[in-house]
Amino acid sequence: MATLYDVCEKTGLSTATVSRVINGSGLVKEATRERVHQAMKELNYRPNQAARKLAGGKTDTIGIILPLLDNGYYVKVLRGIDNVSTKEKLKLLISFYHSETDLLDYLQSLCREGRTDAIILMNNTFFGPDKVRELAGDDIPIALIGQNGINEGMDSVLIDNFQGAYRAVTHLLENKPQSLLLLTGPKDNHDSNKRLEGAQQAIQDASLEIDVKIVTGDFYHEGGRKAFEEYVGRQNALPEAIFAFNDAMALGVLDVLAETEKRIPEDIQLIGFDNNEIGQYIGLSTVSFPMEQIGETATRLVAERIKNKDLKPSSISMETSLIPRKTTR
Amino acid sequence: MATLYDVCEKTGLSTATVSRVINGSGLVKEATRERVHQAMKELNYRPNQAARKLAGGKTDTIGIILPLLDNGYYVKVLRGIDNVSTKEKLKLLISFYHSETDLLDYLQSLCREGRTDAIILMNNTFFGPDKVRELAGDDIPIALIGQNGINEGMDSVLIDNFQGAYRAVTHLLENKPQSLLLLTGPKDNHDSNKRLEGAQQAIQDASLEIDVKIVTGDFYHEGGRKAFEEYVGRQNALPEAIFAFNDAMALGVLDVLAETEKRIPEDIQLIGFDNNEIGQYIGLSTVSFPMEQIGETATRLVAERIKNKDLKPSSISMETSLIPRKTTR
DNA sequence: TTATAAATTGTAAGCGCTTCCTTTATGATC
DNA sequence: GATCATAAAGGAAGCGCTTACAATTTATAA
Repeated sequence: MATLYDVCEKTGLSTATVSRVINGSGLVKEATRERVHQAMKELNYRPNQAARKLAGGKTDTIGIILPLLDNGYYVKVLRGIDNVSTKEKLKLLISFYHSETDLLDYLQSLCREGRTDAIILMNNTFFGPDKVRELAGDDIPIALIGQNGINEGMDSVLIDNFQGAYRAVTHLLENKPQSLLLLTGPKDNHDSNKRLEGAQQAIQDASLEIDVKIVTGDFYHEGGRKAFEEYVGRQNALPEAIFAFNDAMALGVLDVLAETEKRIPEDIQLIGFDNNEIGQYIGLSTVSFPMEQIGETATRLVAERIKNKDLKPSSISMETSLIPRKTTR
Repeated sequence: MATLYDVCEKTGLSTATVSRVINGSGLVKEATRERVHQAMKELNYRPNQAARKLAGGKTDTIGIILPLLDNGYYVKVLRGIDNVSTKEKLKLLISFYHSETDLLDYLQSLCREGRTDAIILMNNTFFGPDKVRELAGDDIPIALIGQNGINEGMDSVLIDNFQGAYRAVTHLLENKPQSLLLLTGPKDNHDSNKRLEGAQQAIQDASLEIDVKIVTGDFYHEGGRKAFEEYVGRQNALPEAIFAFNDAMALGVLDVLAETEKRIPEDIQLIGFDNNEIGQYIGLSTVSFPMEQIGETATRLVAERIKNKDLKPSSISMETSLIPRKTTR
């Protein structure tokens, strides 16, 4: 494969000059620049990335670490990341983590092996900010998406779970239902807990006489169905309004409701969270957050930081929006 | 950040020896190996990837080039790729292409910049095998998934569209409908054409008196709906059996059928192709191909090839399976 | 013991670039 | 036409590794 030297030979120039035109450094005569470009094209030459990096250059690559793509959610974020990385001519080195061990390994390997110029870490629930910094070393900027987003010294993009849940519940309470069920995610889940806070605040602010029950789910369809089924079995009554903390569980609730003679939304209102594809299809009311924008923002953040290491890290919170559809009034 | 020299200094060994233990070359005394490992751990040392590559090593990275993740299909393939790349300790450099220009650029950049040890190229409909080889150069193995899979000299994983369509139609014809509609993909689409061949073969083999119509769709929900709607308008009659060449279009057909008093599957049978998430949810009969396995297979292929450049390229065809659900009898 | 093979470690070149520091070419000024 | 600033190009070191090849140590056998 052609190297810089081949280009030098072909043009009779030195490596310094050729390198300058590759990097667009400007201190080259126009005619020379063209001569070099011509030679590069003829040789089908592309600069070797490893050599560039080693000689003190950049990798033009950002590392993305995210959980396994088990729902459309991450795909959308990825699309956002792709949108801006394409513009910025950045390559994507993507690692999907399945466990804490994986995450640790990926973080170290992306950060300390000189593979990337920056990292976007998504939904890390395993390590605190200090640990992340320690693992990553200090040479490489990191942007966080979601979860552990609250921390100094790192860029982060957060989802406003509180506000989203607040809106969902407020919407549900507009018709003054007598009873409300909150179907949460796992107990130690950060998103879930924030949503719970938002929901509770909305209930309080509505100052209604209402019977609120909380049932713990697991963010999965099946789990949501079971949790709701059991709840209904125990209570022997259906709530008039249900806020499932994500759409997957809302779908589970719907399964149970389908075996009932209750009408939706006339008798029972249901809202989810996530705006997933199936919910969209069947007309589930939900709360959506701008996944694609989140990816874009995070990528923009690191792209800026690569260009200017001294920039102050910033924390950006993304607003959610209510999407009322057929399962609420 | 710690370098090899730091490890040398700490252990009093030469770079050669330390490098040997890093690469597990075996010709090092056990005690020495441990000493080195210890030092590496203490220094939190990781070998610089660029330097390794430059010195003649591997990148431990494979490049993945695939269309924008606009459906669950690619995500599953990606999961398969992840499954085996994780095992093989390979990193993933992923590029999503939006156009022919993108694809060309990604191919060149992944292949000629020394960023990866191998490439997996998915659903390339733009370049023929020769062009791909030319763009990639000869130093790097490429595996193809789908579409242009038929070519010598490159590993490829193909989907047996013919057989899948054959099965779908055969299933549809079991109840001897009087009329059958084939809702195809775009006219120049390889997958679609193969499916059409399979469908036609199945019709022929069934040797029934049947009225077969072909309508061209675009593989999208909306497009499928429209194409079907127009067809129905023209014909002023509904076919008794419909094979939509993918699930998205089948969903579109379903939309139209919903405004009709016909019962499914009693009056009209419908089958799709893809086994997508929504179809799964609503009980659409379909043909599924093992996406995850396809990704795994392709990755295994390139992983083997990296280890042994002389292996003969192989072309593997993956079978589809019929998934009868509620929209067929 | 001593020669000889095998195991272990070291030396140094070089992978393909970038960049600092010089050198040389080109103009501008008086 | 000589002087000096500026633009353009070249020389060479060095980034952090791997790997021939060479040197040394250790084990084995006669």
